[in-house]
Amino acid sequence: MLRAREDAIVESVNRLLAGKGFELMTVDEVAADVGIAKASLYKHFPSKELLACAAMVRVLGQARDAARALQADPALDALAKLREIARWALQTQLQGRMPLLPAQNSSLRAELMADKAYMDALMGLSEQLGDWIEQASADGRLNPALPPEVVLYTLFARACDPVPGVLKSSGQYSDAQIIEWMLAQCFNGLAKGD
Amino acid sequence: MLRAREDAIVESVNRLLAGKGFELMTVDEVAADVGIAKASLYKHFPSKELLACAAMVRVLGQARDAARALQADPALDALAKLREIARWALQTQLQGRMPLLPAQNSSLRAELMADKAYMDALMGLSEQLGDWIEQASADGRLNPALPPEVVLYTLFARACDPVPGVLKSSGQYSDAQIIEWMLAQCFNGLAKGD
DNA sequence: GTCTATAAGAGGATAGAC
DNA sequence: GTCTATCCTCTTATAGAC
Repeated sequence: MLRAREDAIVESVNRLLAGKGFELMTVDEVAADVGIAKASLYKHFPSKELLACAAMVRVLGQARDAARALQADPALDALAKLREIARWALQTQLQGRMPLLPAQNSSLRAELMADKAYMDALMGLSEQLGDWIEQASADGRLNPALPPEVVLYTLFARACDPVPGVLKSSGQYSDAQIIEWMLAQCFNGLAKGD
Repeated sequence: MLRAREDAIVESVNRLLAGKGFELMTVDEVAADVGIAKASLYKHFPSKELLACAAMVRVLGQARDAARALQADPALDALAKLREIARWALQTQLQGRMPLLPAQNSSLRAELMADKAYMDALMGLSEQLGDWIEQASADGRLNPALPPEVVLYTLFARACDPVPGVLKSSGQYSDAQIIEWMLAQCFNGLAKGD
């Protein structure tokens, strides 16, 4: 009932955010997409920012679930787990299910930072990735020129990389092919490693 | 006179676009920043979209100039030239001089595509980079898993990578340090090449 | 070409009935 | 909680005097 409706709202927000980003998404659109009046929407979520926040919390939770599944897999070493989480992000983005937030909107950033659910989800995921980065580093599998922070942010940034979308829009390549290229670039670089 | 004023306008647009992106930049702000009335601004540029377009043409011209200077340098092979143009993009972004366009705004994209000056600048730069990519590939210096198109788009995407900005905002690192990390990740990858 | 003033409309948010 | 109707601000763009 209430939970189901709010899930439907966040699902719509998620898709619209993935398609056009925060500024270009309007609350009217969300209401129309869900099939309820705008005023009803505001009974569930008191502002556009908190609507976006709910979508972010949702996707971070999904990422966390994906990470937990990988963590339980003994066949993968730490570097492979990092690669698989990057694959998950790219896949989610290519399927139009990755909400895009502007890196720049300060009012939105402030509200996100103030939201406990968001910060908890972000921190939880960061810690899991941080553990894997530490482990992969100890295994000698990471580029020694890069500090852990750079590795972490680079992985997060795969969620909003514009390159997969540009390649997909050409219509020439399958999602699987695009993802392999992106992973090859991200982990092995543009240059030939000899 | 007219030329100087329009240069000042585009310079302002460029900085504001770099700071907040197309949607969050308002024409009122631009007018205030230049120090003229909004109506005067519209005498020079008939729409907000064409204002952004002028900023893009300007930065593409600067990139082209940077590329020409590199082309004339016999000390650099093709891969080194690609690396230097990526460095230029990262540097420009970190200095707040890289206008950010939303990948998603279709009305803006349509106007850009329809603008001859924009398309010429984009094509000219792409051709120069394409030549270097071909050459670097012939030299056996590029990752053989990646088609030229992926290499080209990856280089263009350095201009809007969010990672440098996040690293800079921490206040812990110099621009030069950040750029070296970004180039190491982009060209050599996150993983250790053995 | 520059200004002041204003039109025209989009979009976030709310009032109040049911 | 859902609706219809409305408010109000912000923003793009233009009218018209100088």
